[in-house]
Amino acid sequence: MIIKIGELAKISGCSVQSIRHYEKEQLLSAKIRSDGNFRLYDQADIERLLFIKYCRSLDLSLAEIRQLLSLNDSPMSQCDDVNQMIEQHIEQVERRIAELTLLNKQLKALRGSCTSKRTVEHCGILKQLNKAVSQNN
Amino acid sequence: MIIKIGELAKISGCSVQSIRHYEKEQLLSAKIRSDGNFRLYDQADIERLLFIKYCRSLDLSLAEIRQLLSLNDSPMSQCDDVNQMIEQHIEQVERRIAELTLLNKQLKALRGSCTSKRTVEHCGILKQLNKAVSQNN
DNA sequence: ATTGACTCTATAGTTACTATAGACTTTAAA
DNA sequence: TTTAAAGTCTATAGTAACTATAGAGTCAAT
Repeated sequence: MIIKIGELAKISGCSVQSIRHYEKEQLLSAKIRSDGNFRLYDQADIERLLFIKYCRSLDLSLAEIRQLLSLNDSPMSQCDDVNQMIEQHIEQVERRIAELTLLNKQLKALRGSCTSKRTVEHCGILKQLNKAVSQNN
Repeated sequence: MIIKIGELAKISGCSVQSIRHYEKEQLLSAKIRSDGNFRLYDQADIERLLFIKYCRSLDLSLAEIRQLLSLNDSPMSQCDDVNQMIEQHIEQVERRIAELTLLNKQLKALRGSCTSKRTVEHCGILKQLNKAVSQNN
């Protein structure tokens, strides 16, 4: 079964532009083109794109996915590389979670500090922000 | 006390380019320039920049900060606007935390699935990824 | 007067796309 | 068979919040 880019977009749930973008980034290429220069894809391409999409849903960068795909393409390479990448990615995600959790606390502390219907002159949030600034200074 | 941009960068911990960027984005402007066209800042500018920096550390966007600053500058406006913005921001942060937490779980499940020293041919991580893809399909 | 440090503007690069313009191709109906 | 709509092509610009660079001008000290 051979399909064009619009069909592939529908099947995969990716946008047409994304697919062209992945091609530019060397993650996925239409090996053949139609007479009119339209990209043509087969089943293997569909699977490759779904793989890419799944990895993106894990927040892996295109560079990381490119690496995974090339490991996948050359079966003699070592697992260690894959492991190490995933490990680093986990650390990065955990750092980000910690940051956001702290952030959330601070924002919630702010939220309580301003009662409605007052003018900003006495706005608790702005007061708190300004206070935080002068303390950090 | 009047200082130039390099000094302001040192005091605030922002880069020189960031400060110029904030000016382009209308968050902070050097009201005066030297004869040689150098930006000159005073104490109020330092405080304004520290305010910006603190808000950035809360992950507020430059657009949101611009809004806060303009509320701060016009004391007759309503607190409600500030409250609403912070509220939305909290929601956004919480959504992101939830996403990342799920992500983290999935990554950790992956991590265990590949033992070292094997070739990628039998790499558990890649196997799992490919499996996930075919299931979602 | 000259050197080195600093500053200026303007531009390109980062990431993973989205959106647009203008031209060409394909498919379906009239 | 013509024509119109829908799809596709490339290339370019925009998004966010910067960072990095080039090339030119300014300032302070020697």
